[in-house]
Amino acid sequence: MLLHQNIALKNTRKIATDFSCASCNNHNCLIKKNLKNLSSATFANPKKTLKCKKGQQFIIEGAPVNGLFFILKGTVKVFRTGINGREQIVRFAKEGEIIGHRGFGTEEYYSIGAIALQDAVLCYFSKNHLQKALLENPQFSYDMMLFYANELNRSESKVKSISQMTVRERVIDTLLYIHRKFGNLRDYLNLPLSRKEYADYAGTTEEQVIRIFSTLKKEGLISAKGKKIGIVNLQVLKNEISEHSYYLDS
DNA sequence: CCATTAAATTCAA
DNA sequence: TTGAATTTAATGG
Repeated sequence: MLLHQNIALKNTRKIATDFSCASCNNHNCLIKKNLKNLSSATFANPKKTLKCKKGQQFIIEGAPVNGLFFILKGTVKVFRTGINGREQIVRFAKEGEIIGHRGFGTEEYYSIGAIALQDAVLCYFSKNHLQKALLENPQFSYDMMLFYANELNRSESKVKSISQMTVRERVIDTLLYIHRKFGNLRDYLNLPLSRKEYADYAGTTEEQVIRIFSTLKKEGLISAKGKKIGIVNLQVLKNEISEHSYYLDS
């Protein structure tokens, strides 16, 4: 297993030297999806790709915005730091998603930070360049708009969930969110997160998450082995928060 | 919230 | 591959 990962990593490092959009096979990416419509002149090669090691922060809160990131590979957490230094995780993002999009347009500085949860490869497009592409291509603009609409929707429902749900419900909600977004990898959620990260997303403390996890474990609803969390009884968990009727896909 | 212990990961030899 | 070092989880005050 570990060996397997190492080999896979080495291979990608060696092979994936060509990060051009043309050879990218990430069809979740809006750029890739619309590449055939984008004039090659515009999208010749203005993007930069950068590799980002696990735990590395590539967007710093308050830094000036010059462009947007697309995730080519890996997962990323996006957060905002509160007054007391508390981290509020806004969302988890995976391949094909856009990071830093709120800074697009009029904003001058990032209001969020982003760090890689695993080794990641990011594509960076300058603001000017994207603007040009958006103006030229309605389909691309439309897809971007859908993305913005979804994000807004999700963030609005998150406000509700944080203000109205109990801690236990928020933790369950977080688990379900991770589950539907990242799925399972052999009985465990396909995204290793620390309890603190669950807490930061659910708006609680690490201890609360740990305690709720262990009671859920006792109730036979989840299983936990270190960072690996497994959902045993999805239906019961869904039922517990179903009365809140926030069950959005994203 | 902090301190302690148990458990799990990482790292290097 | 192993074990020592470090990080993370879990529990109780």
